[in-house]
Amino acid sequence: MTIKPRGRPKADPTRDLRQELLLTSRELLAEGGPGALSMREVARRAGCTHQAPYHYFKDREVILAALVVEGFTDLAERLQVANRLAGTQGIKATLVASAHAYVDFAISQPGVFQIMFRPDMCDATRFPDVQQAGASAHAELEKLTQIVYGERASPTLASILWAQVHGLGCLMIDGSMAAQFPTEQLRTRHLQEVVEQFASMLVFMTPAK
Amino acid sequence: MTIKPRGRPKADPTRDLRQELLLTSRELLAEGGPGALSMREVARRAGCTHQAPYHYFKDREVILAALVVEGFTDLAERLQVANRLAGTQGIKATLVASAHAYVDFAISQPGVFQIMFRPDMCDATRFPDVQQAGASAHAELEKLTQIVYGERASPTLASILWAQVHGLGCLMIDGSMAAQFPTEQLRTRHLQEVVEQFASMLVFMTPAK
DNA sequence: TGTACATCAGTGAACGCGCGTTCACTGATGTAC
DNA sequence: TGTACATCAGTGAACGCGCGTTCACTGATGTAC
Repeated sequence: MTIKPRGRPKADPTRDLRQELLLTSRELLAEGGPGALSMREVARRAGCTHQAPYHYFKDREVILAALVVEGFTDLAERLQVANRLAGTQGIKATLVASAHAYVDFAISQPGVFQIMFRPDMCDATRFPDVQQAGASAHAELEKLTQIVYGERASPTLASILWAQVHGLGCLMIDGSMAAQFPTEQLRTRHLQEVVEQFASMLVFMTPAK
Repeated sequence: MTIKPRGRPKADPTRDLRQELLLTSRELLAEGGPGALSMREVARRAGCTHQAPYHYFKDREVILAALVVEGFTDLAERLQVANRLAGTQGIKATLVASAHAYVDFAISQPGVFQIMFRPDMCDATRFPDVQQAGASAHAELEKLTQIVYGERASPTLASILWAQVHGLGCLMIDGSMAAQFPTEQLRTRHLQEVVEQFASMLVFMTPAK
């Protein structure tokens, strides 16, 4: 039996302000990096007192941790969906899909992507679920390595895959590609060619199923 | 003919304090990212008044720009040295050397490496030499692509190379590798295997000279 | 050789601002009896 | 049906701090004449 608390129960977890705060936090991170994410600016944009965020998040680091957990979970899901193609689509198509899943995630949430891989941003001992979410995303990369290389899979090959998609994600969102490819359309096209070519190279070296 | 200024001439450009300030700035960047680099903290560590840095750098952004220019110049030099091996050492050895040059630079100056690829950190119109230094580093990467692929070189293949070494650099310095490879020795060994394997893959697909 | 003076390489005090966080409070809402 | 009360979802004022930057100053050093 569960004992009901006496007072008012917690509101619907699809709470407005909490979600709004996380949303504006993502925006701030994307616009100016971790330094631009302050409790007061988040509150300002969300249209509430600078005290209100403390109702949902004990302190600034909790917001960052929440975003990172959401980020890794989102990334892991995207990779999982892509990896599932292996059942029907063949190795190369799966690899292409997974690579795009990784890079598209980076592009869709550039600010969060950048802090996800900076462990100094949120204390690992304080937020165990951050590490857990990170591990589940990493597991999908290892699954992809298995798909591509089968029993020849190794940590070395996994790192090659990871470095490639991670590097692409970084270069796409940090503006490094903007010099060569000024418009978003050109960048997207270039990205597709790079992913396609990379996948071809790997599959070329892998014995057919 | 040059007109000598009347007063005291500028001191030896191998000035102590200026170099000291840049050095501690690199440390601060490495320790806590761009947010940790403040004029006052730099001064504090360098053992001078918080006003002294203004004597050498007009404002905070000038320090960042100076570090980025130095960084790109250093990176370009390392890549150039590696690329020169092409004359005597063969394609694969050159590729391995260049990849290590890139990643080693990231490891040696992690803080600077991170801001080099964040153009929002220093205004491009204000610091033209930042773009120029960046371009010279990028040119070495294109030279490497030429070395590896010859006339089959393309922007797509250049981006594959770049993304790989950039991704490796990021993952090595942001702590992502620390989970799988807890000690620096293990990480270095892993890095060597990854670079070696990646170079083998690329050269395998390239006709011998 | 002397001296006026321009410049160098800083020092030291002070400004206004945005920040994270603490504290005390408040009206609304729901539950227990 | 009434009412006491616990909790929710905030508000509003205030704190102390570190920051970037401006301003006014200072002793040392070198050059011009």
